[in-house]
Amino acid sequence: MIIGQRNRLQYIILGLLNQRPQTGYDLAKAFENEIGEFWQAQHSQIYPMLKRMETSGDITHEDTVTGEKLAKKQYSLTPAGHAKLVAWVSEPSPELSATKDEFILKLYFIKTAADPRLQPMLQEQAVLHRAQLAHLKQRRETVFPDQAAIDQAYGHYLILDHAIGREQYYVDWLEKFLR
Amino acid sequence: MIIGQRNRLQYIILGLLNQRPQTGYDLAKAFENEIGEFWQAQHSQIYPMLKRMETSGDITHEDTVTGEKLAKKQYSLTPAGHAKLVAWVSEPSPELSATKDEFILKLYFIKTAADPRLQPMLQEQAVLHRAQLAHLKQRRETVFPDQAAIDQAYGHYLILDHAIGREQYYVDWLEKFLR
DNA sequence: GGAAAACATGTAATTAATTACATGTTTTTA
DNA sequence: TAAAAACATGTAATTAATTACATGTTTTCC
Repeated sequence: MIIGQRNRLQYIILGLLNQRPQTGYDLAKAFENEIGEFWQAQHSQIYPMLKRMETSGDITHEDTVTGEKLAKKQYSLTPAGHAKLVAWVSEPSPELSATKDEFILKLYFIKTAADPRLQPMLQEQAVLHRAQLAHLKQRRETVFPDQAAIDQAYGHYLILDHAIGREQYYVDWLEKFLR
Repeated sequence: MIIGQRNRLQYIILGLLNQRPQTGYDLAKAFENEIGEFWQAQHSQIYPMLKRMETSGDITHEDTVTGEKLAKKQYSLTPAGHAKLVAWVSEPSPELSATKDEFILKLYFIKTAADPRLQPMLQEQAVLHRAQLAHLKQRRETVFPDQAAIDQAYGHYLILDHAIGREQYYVDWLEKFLR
């Protein structure tokens, strides 16, 4: 089983499983929550990837049961998988992040500051991004209530801090052009 | 020919062609330059899309020749295409932007502030993002030397301003954690 | 106790996107 | 004037990603 060098999803999964053994369902949740700001993947992409990664020897799973009969697969790293993760983290990351933002593209097609559509569009986005900012700040409060929590999951703290700052910038930028 | 509602590439192409008739090559350049910060598409995605859009009646093309025999296709909007563009811009944009950032993900897997890989990683990214910031600022200087230029392409100015602010935030954030 | 939400795992079909293949012209620059 | 870079257009193959299909269990809440 050959998994392409460029396939970044596998490395992210390796990183998640390195934190603790998890199920495909748990991983899907992580893509919705803590890392969803910087990478996205659906469960339909995750389950097949877990199979490929197990075949290629980077992870293994243990079958467990919740309650009477709900089957779960707890995946964890093999030594080979751990080595692959360490190598990936140490590699340079020369590619700048890629953003797809439909709203910003729409703005590109607004020709003048007097266009009557402009202010409502900015207003609508401000509502969305203020809500997202509030949500992220709330998460920081609950996940990192004290310094000990930060020290225990420093990387998680870093990216949440980055996401909050980025969202704050987005809101500030929108408000700069709102009147 | 049915083109899915969700296919955003077509709308972006419509917006670009609404500014002026352009070739597929010109569009590919736009995705590398002015709008590349917020959407990406290769020429191999653009040419087939232009065909589909022409078949569906949203654009047409005119064959022109440069020099002796270099054939070009200048695409432009039909009334139907223009209507589609206007409808798209007026629609709400309820989805927050999606970012994929491999570097930030790597940070997530750094467990402590003392990890020896952390500072070099931040340093490397700072080099990249400072360069990108300088590049964007340079572009603003050349593309928008005066207020008249801004007024003529306000949307373009808006998104370049947004890109610069975002990059500035990224650099500031990296420097906050650099020592 | 019943309904709804959350947990849990998969596959199938389709669409989106990248990388590679393929070819030729025109302009710029050394 | 030769080479390199930029202009110009496509297709093929592959990979990535989304949406839809499909099923069943456990927990929570009313």
